[in-house]
Amino acid sequence: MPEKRDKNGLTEKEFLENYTDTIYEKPSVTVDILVLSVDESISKLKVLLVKRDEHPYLGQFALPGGFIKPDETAYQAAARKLNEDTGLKDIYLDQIYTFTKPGRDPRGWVMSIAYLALVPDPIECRAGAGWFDLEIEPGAIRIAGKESGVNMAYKIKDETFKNGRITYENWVADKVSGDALSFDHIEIIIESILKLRSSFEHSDQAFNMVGETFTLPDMQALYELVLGKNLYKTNFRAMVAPKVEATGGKIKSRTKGKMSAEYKYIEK
Amino acid sequence: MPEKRDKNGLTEKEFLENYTDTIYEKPSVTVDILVLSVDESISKLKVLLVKRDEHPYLGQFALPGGFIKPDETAYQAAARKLNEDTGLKDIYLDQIYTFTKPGRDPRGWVMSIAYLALVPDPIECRAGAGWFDLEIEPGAIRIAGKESGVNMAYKIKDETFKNGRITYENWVADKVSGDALSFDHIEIIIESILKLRSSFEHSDQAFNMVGETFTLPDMQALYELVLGKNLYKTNFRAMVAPKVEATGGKIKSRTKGKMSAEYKYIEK
DNA sequence: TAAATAGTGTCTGTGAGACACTATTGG
DNA sequence: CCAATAGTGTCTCACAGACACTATTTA
Repeated sequence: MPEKRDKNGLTEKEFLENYTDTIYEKPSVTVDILVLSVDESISKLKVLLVKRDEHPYLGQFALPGGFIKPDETAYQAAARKLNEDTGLKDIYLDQIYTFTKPGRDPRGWVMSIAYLALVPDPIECRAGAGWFDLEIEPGAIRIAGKESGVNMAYKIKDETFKNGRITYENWVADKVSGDALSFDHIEIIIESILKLRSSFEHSDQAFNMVGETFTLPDMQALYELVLGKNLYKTNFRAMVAPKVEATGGKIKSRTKGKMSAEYKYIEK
Repeated sequence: MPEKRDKNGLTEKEFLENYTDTIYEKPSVTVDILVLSVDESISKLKVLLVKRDEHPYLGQFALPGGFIKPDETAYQAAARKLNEDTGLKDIYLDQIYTFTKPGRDPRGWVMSIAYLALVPDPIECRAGAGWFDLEIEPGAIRIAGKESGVNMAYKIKDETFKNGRITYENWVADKVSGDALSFDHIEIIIESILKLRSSFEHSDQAFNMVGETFTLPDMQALYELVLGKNLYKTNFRAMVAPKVEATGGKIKSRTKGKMSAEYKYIEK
């Protein structure tokens, strides 16, 4: 097979040797990670935020994240950042969406690939990072930190977008408080929560948010917290039955004060 | 409120005026679009490919795509590219996944945001672009073009990835033919097909692949083609019933030679 | 001992899966 | 006229929704 030559008479090897990618303007690309956990009594979702020590949004809170390096995938960048901020490894990480709107970052043209991470406990993390209460209810999202005294509230409204013959439902957030998240990070949270809710019941993601063993009342509390609705005990137990196995022991639930059967996740 | 100053004593305005984003190396970012349609008799999926007239992969086929411009979103870039290649507007477009593996593009550090587009007919498109048969069966994907004589075949195997306590199932493609797609575009096709199949039944995406009116036998053929399995007539009709409305007319199905009731999509 | 929680039994409706059947029509 | 296709009826089964009930236990 004769070597192919392009309109300038170059072979592929010659082309690549002379290739320069500076003709097109290039964006910066970051990863941002929504790290979710639950509090001790499984009554509130927790989200990991970092306080920005640089402009822009100096002093405001933001999702952990950072620039991707040329020798790593976005996934690896997210895992690295998560490890740097929390010390956690081998965590459930899911690519959610890539945000590209011009103007979303005042520094210039910056895209962000958003990841969702689920971790078992709000463990101690590096200075400057902290866990915040995340409350999601119909029509509103609130993010509050006890120590920092920060209180962020967003009104959520459903908006409908038409595209050809397809109708999209989207949530749009409006700030209704003094404090606010940096950049478009509230949008990342909304997108991630919507995606999490739609897949949570039919996946095993929940088990990443508890320890090795757990009780069914605790597990149910977790599902109810993430899904934002109450479940019937019988139906819930029927649903998780094929995924779990009794260890034979009895432990105290995190939620309530009574002993109940200890279960563990069945790895498939 | 006194203006916040960072550790260099700069206000946000001063910081941004002096900000330069050239400290970090930046990737190029493209969009690639998997444009799917069906043939006249709804017996084969069709995919739009363009013949590359530049290195790398000169002369090979690739998904349509291109670099994102600084003043547009990735969605707008995908819609623009699709319009340039096919003339179509207001088309269903869905962000699938962002591919970031180092080395996926021999020109250097190039990420790609993949979009899926569903269009009603394999309409005439610009020179250099053409519609190919796309056959997906358990264990294999084949892409073939009559005029071009191109025949691409990939063996698909299931691979299992473990991540924490979560197990991922993924398809991995191995080329088993002389011809091949450019870059990692076979991976984009696989990801998109998987996502399409998982959402197709419970969304209204199918209606983007037919005209204003259609018959139920045709619609069922389309569902069977995309999902890759046969459906029971009764169950299928019960499922689409709330989404469609009889016009009262009778037209010929595209699939078979008998008249049947004409339906249209109910816009909600 | 009483209120609260763990755990089970079971009735219902819905929707998918699976066939069987009748009606219609194009060749 | 008959083979193929359009269209309908209905049985089953799995599963989620919804309560009711018993057993146990901690405060």
